[in-house]
Amino acid sequence: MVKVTLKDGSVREYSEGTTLAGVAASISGRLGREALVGKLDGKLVDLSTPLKKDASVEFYTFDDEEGRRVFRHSTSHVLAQAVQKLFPGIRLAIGPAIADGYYYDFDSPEKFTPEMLEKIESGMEAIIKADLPFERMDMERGRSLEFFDRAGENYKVELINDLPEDAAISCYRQGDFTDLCAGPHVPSTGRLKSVKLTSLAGAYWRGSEKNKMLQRVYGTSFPKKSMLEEHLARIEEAKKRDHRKLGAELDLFSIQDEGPGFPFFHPKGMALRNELENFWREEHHRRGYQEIRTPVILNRTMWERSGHWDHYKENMYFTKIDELDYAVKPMNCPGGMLVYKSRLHSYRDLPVRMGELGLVHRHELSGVLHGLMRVRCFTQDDAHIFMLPSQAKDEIIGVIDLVDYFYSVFGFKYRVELSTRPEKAMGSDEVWEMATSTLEDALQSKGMEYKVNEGDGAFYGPKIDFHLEDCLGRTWQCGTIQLDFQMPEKFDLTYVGEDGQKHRPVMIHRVVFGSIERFIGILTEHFAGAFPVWLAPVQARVLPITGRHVEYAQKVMERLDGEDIRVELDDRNEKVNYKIREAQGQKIPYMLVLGDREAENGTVAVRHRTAGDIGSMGLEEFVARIKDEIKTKKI
RNA sequence: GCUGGUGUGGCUCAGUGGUAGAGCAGCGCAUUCGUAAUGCGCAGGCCGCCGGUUCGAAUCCGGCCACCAGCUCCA
Repeated sequence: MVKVTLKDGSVREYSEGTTLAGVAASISGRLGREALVGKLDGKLVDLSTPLKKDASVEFYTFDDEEGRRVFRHSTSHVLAQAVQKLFPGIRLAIGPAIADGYYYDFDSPEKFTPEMLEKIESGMEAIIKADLPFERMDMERGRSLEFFDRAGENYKVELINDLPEDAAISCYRQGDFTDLCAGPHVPSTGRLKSVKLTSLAGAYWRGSEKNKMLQRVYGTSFPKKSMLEEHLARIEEAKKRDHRKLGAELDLFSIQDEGPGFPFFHPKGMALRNELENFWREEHHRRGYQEIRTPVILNRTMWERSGHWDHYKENMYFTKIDELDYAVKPMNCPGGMLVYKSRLHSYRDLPVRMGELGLVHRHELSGVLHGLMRVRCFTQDDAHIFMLPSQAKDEIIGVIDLVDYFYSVFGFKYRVELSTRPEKAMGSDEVWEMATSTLEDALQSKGMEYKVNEGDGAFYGPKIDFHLEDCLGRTWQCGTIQLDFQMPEKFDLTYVGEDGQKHRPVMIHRVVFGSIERFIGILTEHFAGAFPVWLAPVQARVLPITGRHVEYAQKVMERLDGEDIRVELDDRNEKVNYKIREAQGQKIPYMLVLGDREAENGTVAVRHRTAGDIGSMGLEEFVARIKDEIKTKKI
């Protein structure tokens, strides 16, 4: 007999050789049916694994992240099996589970089409119906190489060759299909129930554009059909929040064929944008920042000096003025350097915090453009902090606090990443080491959780990035803090120290919104276009019931306008229902319905876009209410 | 940039070789109405662009452009 310790701490005895599936079934009938995979002494394993000694055991179902991943990964094997059956000779690359599903990459001379996906899906359903068990086979390295080589699976051979010498190699077989795989898997294909192939895309082998492009099939799967349907409905719902769609519907901005990646801001988009910038200026002023503005075009010499000419050329736009080379700025920092350099600085002045809402242009590949999220010109809410090396940590913490405060005002959750030295970088390893550990130190003293992205830093320094989510859960980098020892060197920046000698300051580059454009995209999707009152392009719309109420409506509008409330009057010859419907569609926070009663008493009947009719109140009472919401930036 | 898909009035979409359609929006007229669509009428389209095939092209072929999804890359 062996002793098994379960998740709740209880201990049960089983005869040696009992499988985990048996253990699950003995705990409860439901767990026996729903368990997908087990954890034996901390390691995820198949349910078919037998008990050999005393152990701790846990089980995972589709309700757990681990269970879902195994479930989707197993589905990807079924996808590969269906594809190989339909198109013999296609070679397999990799097929992992991803956030909401899985994919499999194939190398095939034949191009997949959407019609083929349907056939593949039917093939998968047949395999699921056959309820084939997933069988694990541990293989000796040489044998596995021989096996996949004989099958012509050159990608699998490459994968095996790249595994460390002592790595255990395993394959999984279901029916007549065998794939290289570490596992674990669900017990049999019948568990997979409801599958759907969602899209088709190209993907480079091992993610490098130097390699061959393979065909990637994306899909998802669920243990119940109703769950799949819910999932698809959720995606449809999320698409309604897409900032590109809402941007057009709410008339915030447009991107036209005449300028791919160069957005046009319309009056309503500008109202929102100006609020963000006002907020930004107020907060930065409060925190000791000064504001500057630097030119969009500067000459070649300067870009050579900054390192951009060498390290950033592919992303820059160029022009000639009087036969000389100039570049359009892709970053604001060099301009900031020149401003710092324009006069002497004493150590007493440091830190100097210099902000700039700077318009930068970057050449992005056509395929990556995405509404306001990824554009070719955008405004960074930039700032450069010049300081003594000893001030670095506190300044970084100050920026972390600033970012956290800003995002909390909008109700955003964010993720933090730390990016380290890239391949193409300026400066010595020691300096990079020091900069990176300073950033890490600051993060740790704030007790922040973060992920490390090796090699993702800027060419002049490591960075802390803040990521926000869009409507489909894709994340976008917004805020960033970069510590830079290179630029001050390149530009020979100095300050006069206590000793009367010149010393080298260090600097921070940082943005909070990141790009105002991207931030507006994220905001739009986050609020589904129903912006908080302080940001709403139109804060109230006045709706006279009939023509005879227009005069009073005008008076109400003027009163609100006098308080700098963004207000519109809908004096069209339409029924109130129609006007309300339209104002709701525009997601205007407050609608003021005005008829005989209101005109007579000097009141307004207030309708809120989510709460609905909230009754009549005096005009002044309404003014006080909306002004308070604006002032407190109520979400 | 790469792979696949899409491109028809302001918007959403029909239209598979033979005279370009609908709904919504817009405009006009009537209606003067109390919390999510009043009725009638009128306008509006080099069918993304260029070229080819054909007696004839929105429709078939080629090239280009833009957009969508993904890859690579980044705020």
